[in-house]
Amino acid sequence: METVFSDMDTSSCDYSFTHTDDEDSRSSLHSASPASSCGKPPASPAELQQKKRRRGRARNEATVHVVKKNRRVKANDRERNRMHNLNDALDALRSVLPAFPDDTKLTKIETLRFAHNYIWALSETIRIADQRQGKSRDPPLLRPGLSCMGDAPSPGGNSCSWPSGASSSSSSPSYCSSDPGSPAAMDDFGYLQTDVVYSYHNFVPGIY
DNA sequence: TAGGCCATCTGGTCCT
DNA sequence: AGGACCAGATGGCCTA
Repeated sequence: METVFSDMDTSSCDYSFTHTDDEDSRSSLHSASPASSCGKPPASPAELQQKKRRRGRARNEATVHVVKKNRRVKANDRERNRMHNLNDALDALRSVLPAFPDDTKLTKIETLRFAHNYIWALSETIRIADQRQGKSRDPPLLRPGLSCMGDAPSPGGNSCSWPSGASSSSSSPSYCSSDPGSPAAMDDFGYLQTDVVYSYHNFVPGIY
C-alpha cells in the first residue's frame, strides 16, 4: 500500500520550510516586495546583528524540524514494519488453526480467541485421554514446557513441544509440526476434536 | 448509511 | 539517543 503522509507531514503541521533565511534573502518574491524596492534607509549595525540572530535561529529551527521529520518518517517506517510482522505472525497462527468450511478468514480478534480456545480444547482432550488411561496428571495448560500432544498417541508422528518457559514470551518458539487443519487425524479423540474445533465459540465461557 | 475491521500515523513511555 | 512497544485518532473499505 502506498504511504500517504498525514496532515502532520504536509499541510497543517509546522513543517513549513518556506520561510528560511535562505529564502528570505534569495527568493524572487522577497526581492519584489516593497521593502526591498522602496528605498528604505540601510539598517543600523545593531539591527543587522539582530536580523542575523533571527536568521540563525530560523536556520536552527528549520534544521530541528527536518531532523524531527526524518525521525518521524523513520519511526513510522519501523512501526509499519512492526505491524506487518505482527500480521505475519497472526497469519502463521491462522494457518495452524483448523480451517473452516466456508473458508472465511478469521479476523485478528477471532484468530486470537480461536487459538486460545483451541489450545484449551486440545489440553482438555489430553487430560481426558489421560484420565481414561488411568493416569492422573495436572492439566497440561498449567505446565510450562509441556508437549502439546502430551503422551497421547500422535498418529502422524507429530512432535510438537514448547520450549520451557513458553508461558512467557519466547524469542525462539518451536512450532508444532502437526497438521491441526486436519483434526480428524487424531482418530483416537476424533469426536472430541470435532467438538473442539467447530464449536470453539462455546468452549471457554466468557471469551465470546 | 451505520458499524466493523483494518492500515497507518502519531506522541508518549520504557528500555538498551 | 534511538528503537520497541503501546494506545488513541483517523480515514478507507466492505457488508448488512
